[in-house]
Amino acid sequence: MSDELSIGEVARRMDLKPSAIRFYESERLLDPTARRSGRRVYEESVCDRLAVIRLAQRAGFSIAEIRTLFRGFPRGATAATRWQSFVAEKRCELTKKVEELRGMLELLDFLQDCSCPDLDACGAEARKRACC
Amino acid sequence: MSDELSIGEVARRMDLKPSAIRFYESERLLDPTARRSGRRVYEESVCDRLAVIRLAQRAGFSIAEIRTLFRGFPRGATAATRWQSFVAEKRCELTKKVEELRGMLELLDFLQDCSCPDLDACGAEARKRACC
DNA sequence: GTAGTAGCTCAAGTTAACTTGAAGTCAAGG
DNA sequence: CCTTGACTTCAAGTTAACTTGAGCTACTAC
Repeated sequence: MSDELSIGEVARRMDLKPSAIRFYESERLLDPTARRSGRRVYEESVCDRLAVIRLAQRAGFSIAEIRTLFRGFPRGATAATRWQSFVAEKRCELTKKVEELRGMLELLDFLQDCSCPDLDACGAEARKRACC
Repeated sequence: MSDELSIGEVARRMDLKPSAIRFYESERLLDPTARRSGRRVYEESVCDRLAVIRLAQRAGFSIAEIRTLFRGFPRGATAATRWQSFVAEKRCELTKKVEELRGMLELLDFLQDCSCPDLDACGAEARKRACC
């Protein structure tokens, strides 16, 4: 009943390849991993971390940004402030992105309702919807 | 008052580089362009097309998918059906993506409210929010 | 006529986020 | 003892979406 997981087991659980996990470690998204006779051994908690990484990626964060998310900014007088403004900025980006997706969804709804074979067949009307 | 635009002018208006426009043409997202003494001349309408391309890209469509969007599937008995199911599938993907973005937004809201220096400082609570 | 600016093509380079391959290690099972 | 399978490192390859560079053309201005 040891709660130690091999890299393969973690990969299986999270539906990742081991190489991706090693890559995240090399990018310092994961803390340096404990080893047993050379092999990485993980605690279950690494799965939570990997889940956050996945979520952040799907939300459009780059590896570098996720590193910031986890490791924060260098400590210093204004560290908290910079952290806050990073989050605020990302929040803003995400909000904008959600709106863009809504726009595209509307366009797709339109396309699905009319039964044109393609976008050009719909002509100016679809474009108008897409552009505003 | 000619409504003919050079590639540079289109690029300037749409905030793109000329190379991107040539690339889209080579990928058949734009119809083969009229030439005058070797140079591409565009009508204003190309800007609409480029706007749709940008929107679709931001919504996560690949170049290949956008080509499908514009050019449709090969004509044939089931063309309309395949088109419909392509749009339906993409619609579904987009809806899912919007939900993911919402999840990340919630996480960021949480992070912004608590004033931790980083995600790990927030610990299990933030992760819990991120993972469900 | 010549300098400058913008365009042309085609091949090669760029970046992110991984993946793949080669060459080697380690513990367990037969 | 020897094979098997999962692991290790490190370098190089992959894909998408462009960009950049080289070498050339064509109009405009002086």
